[in-house]
Amino acid sequence: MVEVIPQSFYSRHTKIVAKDLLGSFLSFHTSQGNLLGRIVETEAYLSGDPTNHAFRGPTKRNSIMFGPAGFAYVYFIYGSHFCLNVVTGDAGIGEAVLFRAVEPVEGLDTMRKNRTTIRDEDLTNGPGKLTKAFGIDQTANGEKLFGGPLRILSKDSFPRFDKNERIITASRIGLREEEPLPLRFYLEGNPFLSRKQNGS
DNA sequence: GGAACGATTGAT
DNA sequence: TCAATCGTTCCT
Repeated sequence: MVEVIPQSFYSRHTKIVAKDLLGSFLSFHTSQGNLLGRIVETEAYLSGDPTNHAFRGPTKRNSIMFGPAGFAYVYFIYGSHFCLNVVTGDAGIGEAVLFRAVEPVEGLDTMRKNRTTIRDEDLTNGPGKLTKAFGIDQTANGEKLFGGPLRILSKDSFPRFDKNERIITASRIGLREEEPLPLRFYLEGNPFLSRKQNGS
């Protein structure tokens, strides 16, 4: 049965949340219809990590990250793209999970309309691509993900998907870090991952 | 006020 | 492999 993941889910260790989110569903009720995608790739951003937007303390952009868990942190990057995160852990520490890829499930017509790509495999296989396909922008920043137009549904919500897929751990993408950390997680072999994968 | 840069993407 | 593109952050 369809159930929304409760806020308490997100106020656990960020790495655990990032893994547990794999296989759950991103749902967005819009004027364009209902959009649904299965989460297949995430990354964790922890406190003390220089690549974390929250590393240098609260700013206008990252302030949502220092609030309670379960809310959306959306930022604009490279002058072109929006990236969607969910705030995790205890309030005040500034941790989050980035949604890097989803598998399109419902509302593909709308997603195709929102994106200019030929292959369905390319609709939502990147953090900027999935927000574009779903029509998620800055207005979602600070919105709760545990009961609103934008929400996360449990793995049990759509039983036709395999719930026993192997989770691969790998280094994160697009960062300049001296020592790459194993903080990216994805479902092994899924066709909708963001790029060629190298984890184990 | 100015400059450097980025949790990306799409084209070459 | 590389340019596009602009808001955020940090320095002066």
